[in-house]
Amino acid sequence: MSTALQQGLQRFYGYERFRTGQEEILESVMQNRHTLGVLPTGTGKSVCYQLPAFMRGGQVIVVSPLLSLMEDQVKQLRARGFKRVAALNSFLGFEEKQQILRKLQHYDLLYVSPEMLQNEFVIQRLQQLHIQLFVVDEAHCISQWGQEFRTDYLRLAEVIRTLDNPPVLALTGTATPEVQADIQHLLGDLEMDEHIYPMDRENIAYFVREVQDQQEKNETMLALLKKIQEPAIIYFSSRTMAESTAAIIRANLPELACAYYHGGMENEDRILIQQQFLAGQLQVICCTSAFGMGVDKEDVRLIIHYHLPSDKESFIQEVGRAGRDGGESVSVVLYSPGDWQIPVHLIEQDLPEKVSIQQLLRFLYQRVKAGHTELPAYELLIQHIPISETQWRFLLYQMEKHDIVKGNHLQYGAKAWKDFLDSIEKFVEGRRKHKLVQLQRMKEWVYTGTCRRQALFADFQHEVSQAKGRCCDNCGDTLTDWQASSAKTQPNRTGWREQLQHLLYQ
DNA sequence: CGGTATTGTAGCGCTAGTTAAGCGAGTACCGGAAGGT
Repeated sequence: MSTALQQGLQRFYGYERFRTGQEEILESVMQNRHTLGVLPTGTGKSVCYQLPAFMRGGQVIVVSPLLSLMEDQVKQLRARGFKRVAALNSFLGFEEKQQILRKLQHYDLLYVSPEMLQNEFVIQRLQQLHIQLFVVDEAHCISQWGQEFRTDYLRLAEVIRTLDNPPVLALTGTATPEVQADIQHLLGDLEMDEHIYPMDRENIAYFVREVQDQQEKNETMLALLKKIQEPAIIYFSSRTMAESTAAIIRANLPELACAYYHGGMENEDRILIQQQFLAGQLQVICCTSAFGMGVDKEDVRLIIHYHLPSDKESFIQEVGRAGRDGGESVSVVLYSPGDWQIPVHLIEQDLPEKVSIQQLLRFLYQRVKAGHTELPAYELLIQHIPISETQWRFLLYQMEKHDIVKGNHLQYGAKAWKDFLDSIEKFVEGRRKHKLVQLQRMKEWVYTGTCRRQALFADFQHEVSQAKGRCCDNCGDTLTDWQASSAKTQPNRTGWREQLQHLLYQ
């Protein structure tokens, strides 16, 4: 088995050896076992499903969270000569989509969004294929986004059943044991072979700086940025703050190329900024959590958290974007006492309030009574009930789960609705508590007096590796002499030209 | 003190014409594509 895999690796990628974990995961996949792979970030994950797609008969379906990730993959593969690859998403026009769907069996590898898998026709067509492997890429999204934000992730379990239970491969770079369990559970309680590799990095040092106000925060940030010539990412929980701080950096440190990035920007601008950062033309990115997935840059040296994420998992993920080349890197958290209000607010905002749920049910009941069993559009709903689109989708998923909604229609039953109201209120309360506990854990980490590396990973891994170089402020390390060591590695000045050319002409 | 606060996909698209609506188009498994010489 392993020689065949190695030959495949040589033939399709030109590599002699597998990277950590790849071979183990591939062997499990080739034996058609459900597999969970948690692999340190880098280029290695896609080999785990691309190789089976090239080597065996039948289709490989890859569920991917972002259009840009799908497009990148397809572009790269096509550039390397693999034509039997496609992405099925809203970039395509109706005709293009139909064309792909018509000739589905001509593709070995098909990328789709979880939302697309809710399209009945797409499912019908997929059912006619022989699916050799169903892949969920960036599988932590199931846990991180599934419950509230993108509920179609929770519907994947049903999709897998509808597709006659093909072998499933869930892949991610970071997943704590809790997230790992979540993934398996939410994919339909699958029994999976687990291949988990440690996610702590010995080359990242952790620092937390308490400041009194925003001005001090900015000063601290600018002082840190002054020390570097190499790429840095600064995370914010607010779009406007990301933008305004980018302006402050440009004004104070004109020698640094700095830009901002968040989900409210035009797609074109987002792609441009990300590519400029990857190509080394931008040193500092002020961004929200929108910046990250698909940002595969090796030499990021500094991650600053201007605001804090609402859980340790997100924090680990964001910090993990530094030092992928193994070079010494630094995470700095800046916090001032009031900062906790933001994540609390964001948590509250995701979940609907009791009153809103009651109002919604009353409104829907009146519609049913008037003979309208079909679901109202969100645009109509928002005129009567004050809920966000995210909250509406969350409730919609829950109503379907409780058989209050079937197809696009409301099913009324006095008892069923009453029971639903009770259970949904409990569920929402449970989610809220759970998220606040996660936030509390993050908070404890900030205030901890023990080794930050231990405190961050101890719950997640049996053994936390020793730091290579600096460890953390609680272990007595400082950043005063940091400039010297980081300046040793000269930035690669010619690199970006080649990279850009590669981007343009691939 | 008061403001402030994330994350993404899909939707049918085009046209004509300026604010609605009609039209064209299209997916059935079973096996070697399709473009370059």
